[in-house]
Parts: sequence; structure tokens; C-alpha cells
Amino acid sequence: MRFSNAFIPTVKEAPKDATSPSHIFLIRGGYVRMIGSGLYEMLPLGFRVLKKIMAIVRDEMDGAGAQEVLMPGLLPATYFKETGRYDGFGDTLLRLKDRKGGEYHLGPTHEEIITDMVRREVKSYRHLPINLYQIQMKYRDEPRPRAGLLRCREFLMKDAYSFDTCHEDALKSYAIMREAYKRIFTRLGLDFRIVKADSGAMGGDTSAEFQVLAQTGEDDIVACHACEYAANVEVATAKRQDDATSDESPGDLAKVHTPGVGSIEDVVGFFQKNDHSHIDATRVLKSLVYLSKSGQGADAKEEIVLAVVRGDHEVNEIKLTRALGATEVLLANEKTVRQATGAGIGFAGPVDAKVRVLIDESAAAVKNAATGANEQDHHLVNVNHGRDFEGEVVDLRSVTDGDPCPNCGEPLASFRGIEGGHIFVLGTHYSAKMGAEFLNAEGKRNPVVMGCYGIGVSRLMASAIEQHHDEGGIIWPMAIAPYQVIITTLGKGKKKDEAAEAEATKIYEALRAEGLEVLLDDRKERPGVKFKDADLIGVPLRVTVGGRGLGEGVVEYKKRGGGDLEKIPLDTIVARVISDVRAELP
RNA sequence: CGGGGCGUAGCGCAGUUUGGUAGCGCGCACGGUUCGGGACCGUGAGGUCGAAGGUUCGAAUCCUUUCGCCCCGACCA
Repeated sequence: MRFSNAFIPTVKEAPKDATSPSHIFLIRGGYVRMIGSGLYEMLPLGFRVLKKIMAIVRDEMDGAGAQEVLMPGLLPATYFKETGRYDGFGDTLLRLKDRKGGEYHLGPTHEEIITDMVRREVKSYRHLPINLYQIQMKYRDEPRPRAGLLRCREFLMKDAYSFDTCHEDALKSYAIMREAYKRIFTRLGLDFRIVKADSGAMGGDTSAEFQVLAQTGEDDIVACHACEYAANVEVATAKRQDDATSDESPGDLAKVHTPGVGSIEDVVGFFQKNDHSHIDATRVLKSLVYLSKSGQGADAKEEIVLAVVRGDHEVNEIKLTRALGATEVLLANEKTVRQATGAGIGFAGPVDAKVRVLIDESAAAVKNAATGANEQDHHLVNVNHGRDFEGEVVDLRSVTDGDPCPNCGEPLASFRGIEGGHIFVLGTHYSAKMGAEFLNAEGKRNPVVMGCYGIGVSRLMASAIEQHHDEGGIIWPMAIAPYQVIITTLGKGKKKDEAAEAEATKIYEALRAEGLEVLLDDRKERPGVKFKDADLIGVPLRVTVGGRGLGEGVVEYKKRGGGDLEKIPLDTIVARVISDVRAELP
């Protein structure tokens, strides 16, 4: 492509509402434009990148035995009504009516539609397994679109669905997808982790997220450097810490007057100064009063509960919610705390608590702990779980940087991640509800066992930039760069240098003849403008053809991601570029 | 949905407090001088000041309503 004929509207200043690197550079580099909250146009450069990501995804999906289909994006409401998701999706579902008043919605995902397709056509175990996928726009009325392509209301997604005769085979399909995803993310040039995640309300018991590591990610994850363990903090666990006090024998329970001492910090400070210098945060039981809500509408219920973790730990509200089987939990206000404990905030404790008590495993292991006395300005010391109070022992704490890996005990490191893919074993959740059944070898009807596998294609485009950029712009991995090479011609200012132009065109044609994707910057612009644009757009390789080099019979060659400026003789530059491009394309 | 902020030329902004009929930088067009990391000078085009209603002799500015966008949080099969 000749830049002079291209539609690549680069800009010096991004709109003020662009904040994350990918958003800023996608706009500045002329890749995308926003036309509404969470709605983006793909300009030529942006669409080239998107097509490259799609090509890799298709290649690996096809290679893994999946077949591509295309379902409508506009869906009759009946299918989602079958599974309850027409209402269950809530405001996220974009609903609309046709001219006859018929109910429709835009597809946020396609489990129901694909399940319907399969139930109509697949009748026998002989037809299974199958794996069908599509790449299409998905629509979700996000409460808050953000960060450009990272969270949109319309976004490009690859969604695949596997159908097997039994759970065991479904796990095989899942494993095949897991491997395919690893290859996809690797080929895309992304630094990623496969992490354990919350399966959500979809009833899957096996799932994993493919998290692209990036500062701007919305998800907190932890990963072990020594073993394979990695998990979203929503579900991450740490090895139980119970060694410190395990060989102590229980002391006598005693009440201590602790005026105005509420926070863990204050409690530890107070005891350190008042004859209990052995008490640090790990020995304090932090007790938080929560309001647990469950059920909906007329069935809605509220319960006050006490969540107990070690003083140096934090309560993970997702774990607490799950342990309670609640829909949500809210930290109680002062009034509720008084009602539940008889004291102000800061003096709650599990001993003689009048509400349901849940205690974290590590907290339960602490011997001779200090904790609130459920009495204003008092704490208890030498508190022991089992002797002084009861409570359901569960995993309640949030795992943080440095906590021991649950597998090997090595310290976990924390990262921010962008969820680029998510794979689930769904089981028979949809097939049972929708009657997607097959006859097995004995002639008996069984629901098909499903799995689903998503990749946020447009999100990955932004994720790649989050991971690969510098102050000047994007640094594309070769595999998804809109062009592999940019040839920058330097004329005499805005006047063209005929000789440079001719040499550049020769190189351009030679590279194109080899199938390379080349952008020839033949614009009548000053050198600075061309260099800045080349960096911004992020083309991996740059060949500079100018009078200065041509005098010595060389062109200049630079890799966007780093490396020195090299002078390459005119007669070898083509071979060099071809070899470098191919070296980076697995 | 709670909290905060913003809508003035394609982009970034000033002007709003104290009403007097809209300006700067970039970009764009033309001319000239420059010419290897976003040049300089000159000339010019481009805006119903988000929208509607009201107050006023007069509204970007004051009042009311409304729409849109961003950020933090909640939420996110």
C-alpha cells in the first residue's frame, strides 16, 4: 500500500477521553474511531489487524477439528426464554421489537442458538462429538463501557461450542480447546497466563481464563513462579498458614480494657505497649459484620453474619458470598454492627456471637488469638477456635502478593490481567433445559454434554497494544501487525527525491512479490512526520531510503521494538527483510 | 445505579465568576522560505457555543428541562 493513497488518519493529540495506551494509540494511529459509548468503527488499519487475529484463531480452531458456522446476531426471544436467560441477563441484554411486536434481542452469546441447531440435527451418538464455532459481533449493554476496545457494547468474539456424549469426552474436548487456545495466544505474541476462575452462574465445574498480563487489566490474578498455579483472585487460594502458633498450649481466656482501640493497627499497637508484646496482626482475629442477601423478589432474605479472618488478611467477598450461598454480601453499617454485637465498629468478635460465624482456615488455626469482645472498648485474649467459640471453617481470605502457593508453597506473585479468553465445561446445563438429546448405543436418550469457549477478538487487539507499546506508539508483534514493513522515503523535504523514490519502489515491489505486507510511505512530508507516524502505527520493520544512504549504496534498517539502526547494502535489504519477517512468523 | 467531571471549529483548549454578539494552538487550503525525528512566515476557509424552553434590549455566559461523553465504584453468561 502506498501511504499517499491510504486512509490512515493519524493525529497528534488523542481525544481527552482516551486514557489507556491501547485506546490512545488506536485512535492516534488511525486504527479506530468511536461513534458512541462502547461503539467503534474499524478503519482500514484496524480491520487489517482484526483480520489477522481472526485468521490465526480460525487456523487453530480448524486445526483442532472445529467447524465454522455463522449464526444471526438478531435473535428471537424464544430461545433465551427457554433457559430463563431472556430475563436472567437483565439490563445487559439489548431487547427490541419488530414491526409486528415480536420480541427480539441482540446476541450477547449463543449457547441457546447453537444448542437449538444441534438438537434439531443431531440425533445419535454416531454424530458426536462435534465442535462448532463462529466469529461475529456480540452485543451487551455494559453498565460501563471503558478503555476503548477493552470493554465495548459491540465487540468481535469467537465463540465455540463442543458437544459430546459424556462428561469424560467433554473433558477431552475441553483439553483440546485449552491446547488450541495456548497456541493462539502464543502465536498472537501475547504474554498470558491460564488461570482458575469463577465459573459464574453457568454451572460449569471446569473452567479457565486466558489472562493477558497488562497493567491496565481489570482483573487481579496471582501466579506461582515455581509451578503451574495461577488463579483469578476471585477464587485464588493460598496454602494455609498455621505454623506460627501451632505448638502453643491454650492460655486462659481474658478480657482486656481497650478504650478507643478499633482498627487492627490500633489493637496491635495497644497490646504491644500493654504487656502483650507477642501479639501482632497474625494473631488478631479480624471480625467483620456482613449483611448477606439471597433470593429474589418475594423470596429475598437477609441475614447478618460474622466473617473472621486473620488480622493481616482481607476478606474475599466473592468467597464469602459463595460460602453463604448468597446473591450478594454487603459490609454492615454502624447501626447493624451495634445491633449484631452490642458494640460499635471495631469490637466485634466470634466469642458468644449472636449471629452465624464463618471463619477462615488460617484464622481458625491461630491459637491464643486476640479479638473483639462484642463489648464497647474491650477485647479478648487467648481466644481459641473450638474451645471458646464455634464457627464454620471455610476459605474466606483474599490471596495477595507473596502468599504461599497452594500447590508448592512458593510465594505467589500478583498481576493485572485482561480476560482474553474463557473456556468452560458446561455439562448438560443447556442441553437438559432445551432437550438437546441423542440416542446412545443402547438406544437410550441422553442430553449432550457441552463445553463453550470464547475469545474476545477485538479485545485481544487492544490487549496486544497494552502489552506492546512505548511513548511513541504501538510495537506490534509481527503476526498481527497491519503491515510487516514500512518503507520510509526521504525526499528533499516535501519535494520528492526521484532516485530515492525509485529505489524505494524497487524494494517495495520486490517485497510484495514475496508476499510481504508493505506500506510505502511516499507522502510528500518532512522526515520527522514520517518517522513519528511509523512509530505510532507500530509497523515492526522500517526501511529508510534517503539520499544520504543512497550515496553510500545503503538503506537504513530499524526494528520498531528496539535494536540498532543498521545500514544495509541496497542489494541485500530485500533478502534481509524477508528473512526477518519469516523468522518471526511461526 | 451511587459519586465526580466534561460538552465552544476535525482534535486539544480559553472565554462562563461579573450577559454586550466567539478566540488560541494543532490540523486543513493557498503562497513563500525550509528540508534526516511532528519546521517557519503570511493569507484564508471552517463554529445555530450538545439540544429545547425561559429571563433580558441583548445569552456561550443567568434559570429550567433534556441528551450525550468520560473517570472512580457497584455490576459484568
